[in-house]
Amino acid sequence: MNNLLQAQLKIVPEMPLLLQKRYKILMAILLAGEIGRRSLSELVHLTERETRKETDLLNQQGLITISNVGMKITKEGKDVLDTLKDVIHEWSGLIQLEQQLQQTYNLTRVIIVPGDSEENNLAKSLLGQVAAKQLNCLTQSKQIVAVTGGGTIASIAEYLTQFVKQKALTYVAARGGIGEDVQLQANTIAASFATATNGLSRTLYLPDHLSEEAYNMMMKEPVIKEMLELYDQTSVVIHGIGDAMEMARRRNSTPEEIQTIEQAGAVGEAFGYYFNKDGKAVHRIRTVGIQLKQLESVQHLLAVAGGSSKATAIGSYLKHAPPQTVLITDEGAANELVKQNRDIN
Amino acid sequence: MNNLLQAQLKIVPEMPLLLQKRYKILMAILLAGEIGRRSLSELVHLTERETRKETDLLNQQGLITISNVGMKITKEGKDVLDTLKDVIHEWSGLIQLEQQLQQTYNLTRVIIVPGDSEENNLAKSLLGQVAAKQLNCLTQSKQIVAVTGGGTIASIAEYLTQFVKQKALTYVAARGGIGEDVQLQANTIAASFATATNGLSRTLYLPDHLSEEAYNMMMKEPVIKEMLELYDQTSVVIHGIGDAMEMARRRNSTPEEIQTIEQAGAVGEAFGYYFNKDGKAVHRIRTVGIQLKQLESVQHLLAVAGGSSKATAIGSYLKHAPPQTVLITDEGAANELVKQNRDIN
DNA sequence: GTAGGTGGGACAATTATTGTCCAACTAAAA
DNA sequence: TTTTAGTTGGACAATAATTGTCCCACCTAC
Repeated sequence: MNNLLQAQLKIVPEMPLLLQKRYKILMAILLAGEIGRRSLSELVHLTERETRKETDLLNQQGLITISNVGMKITKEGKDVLDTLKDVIHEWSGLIQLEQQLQQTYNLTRVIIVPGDSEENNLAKSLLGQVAAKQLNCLTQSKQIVAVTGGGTIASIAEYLTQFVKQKALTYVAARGGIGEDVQLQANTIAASFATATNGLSRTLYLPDHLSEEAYNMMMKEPVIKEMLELYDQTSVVIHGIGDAMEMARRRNSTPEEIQTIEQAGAVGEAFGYYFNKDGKAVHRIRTVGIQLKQLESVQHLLAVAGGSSKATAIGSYLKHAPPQTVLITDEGAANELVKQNRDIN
Repeated sequence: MNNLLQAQLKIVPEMPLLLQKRYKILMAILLAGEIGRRSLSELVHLTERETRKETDLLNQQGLITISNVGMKITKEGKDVLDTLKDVIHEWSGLIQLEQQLQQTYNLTRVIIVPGDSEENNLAKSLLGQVAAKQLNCLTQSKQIVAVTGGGTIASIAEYLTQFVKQKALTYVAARGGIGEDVQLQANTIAASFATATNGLSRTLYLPDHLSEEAYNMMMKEPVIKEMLELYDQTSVVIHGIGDAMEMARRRNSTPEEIQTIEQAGAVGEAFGYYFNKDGKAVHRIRTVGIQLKQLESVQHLLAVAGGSSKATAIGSYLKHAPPQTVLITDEGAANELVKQNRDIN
């Protein structure tokens, strides 16, 4: 049957273009719920005219309805989207990209969503959806899931209710508070995941930038020790990957620390560790959290990060990422990753 | 998987058009072997410019090669054609048409090839190919196959070698000579079928338009009787369906006979029988041949006829055709048939 | 040779597409 | 109630693509 698709591709080579364009539009309408022509065209990066042409067609095909308050997807449109998902994936060459990355970095699996989450809200939503689905696949009931902070991870929450079956999971923050926006902190996210799935959460608030002395003291506290033991029982870790400099800034690091990080050649960040371009951890935030060594014995690692500008950071972390890692990223980052690898060789 | 095709159709509704156009061109190139742009465009009923656009694309896709002596299909092109065959069939709505006709006339099966064999040599070729394939499916070794005359049936011969496995079949003429062009006589065709498949043939030459007396006399002849017994042992009958008036003219019937036929309201002809629009046999040629009653006990009947102008004739025969009939026709005739049926109701 | 075919180049005429308005309307906010 | 911010669908000139139709150089079989 795969043959059939290839034959179609051969004889109607313009089809993937059309298909992807309309798929994107339809998906945007689905995600937006109800949206007008102009907002839509901005969302999918098409001119108003072209959007109009395509939506007229989709309307005529009964995949969307157009009223004077905007456009909505129909039941049939949803069905079509769902059926087409895999074909889109295959035709856009994403599957090949996935395999390539999976081999390059020796990962368990790579999932790439179409688009670039930097320019396109669509890709961002997809990233969240896919991550939620994947989390559902990887967990069994009553397991412990560790989550880190960051916008990408935070955005997963809204899809959890839909995609994660009730399993009485416990979400623990993979790190204590790290002086960012509350909404993006691991603690907040763990709590929101728990709310979304009717699960439990364990959070861990600790001030950032403790003196070494104070840090060592805290480590001996029973509450903290108990938390650290939870990390050993963690089945799944779901984490983002950040750009080193951006993270440092976002964390209000001192100028000295920023300089240290910069001089160490750090480009990527994950779990509070900073990695240089060879994937070596060159610095870490002094706060309570899961340790790199602990990661190695965790059953599943879900790395979620997208956007072409994050490619360097993602690449740096993946260099030495545990092989049980599943990477969920977007087309933009994936393309950039292979480009960078090609330039090196 | 059928779902997937339907979803594609919904979201890229212009695809069947493109697909069918290119399929037709590719098929034409395959059948023609080596052909130039202008001859091709005439063959597929497209303007020279459009043909050119499409062949350029097919060339670019590696499905055909273009040289200064003409265009040829490539191995890949053949593969694509083969893979696409079923989709074309499905998307052009032919399958639905087939089912409709099969139910209307209570037949075993209906196979419709795309196009109209009246305007298009392609459809004619396909008709022959499909008939040959079907003959192969329906026969077992050493069986007896009765064949009638006519251009459509004659054209099957050239595909027999390719599609019919050697089975030591015996081909018998379903009727004695009926005063047409030798090339279109049942005898000649039976012989050519035998040659093409390394089989045997039994022919039966008798003058047309015998007096009743002479006819009855002949019927008692041992040679003739033996032949008639062969009809009882026949496993498959492959026959055409003709327009009544046209057949009468082609057979050089006397003006009186033509008038008789016309007054009887005959519209269709098969096996030397003339049928009126209700499917009743209203006249028959007085020549030796298989009897209508004998048809009923034959295992398989293969009716092959196409062209929109033949629809009335085909319909008239099918009205009372034995239920074990398999009809092979073309889009033109099939569409016309359902149109006529609709008009009646 | 030459007659009848081939593909590819060229180009004006026509047709479709595109970008960009605006008017009429609606629903919710003020 | 009026305002505001959104919606669609109509309109239309500018632009781009498509189309029909030649011609030319070339090849091949007779």
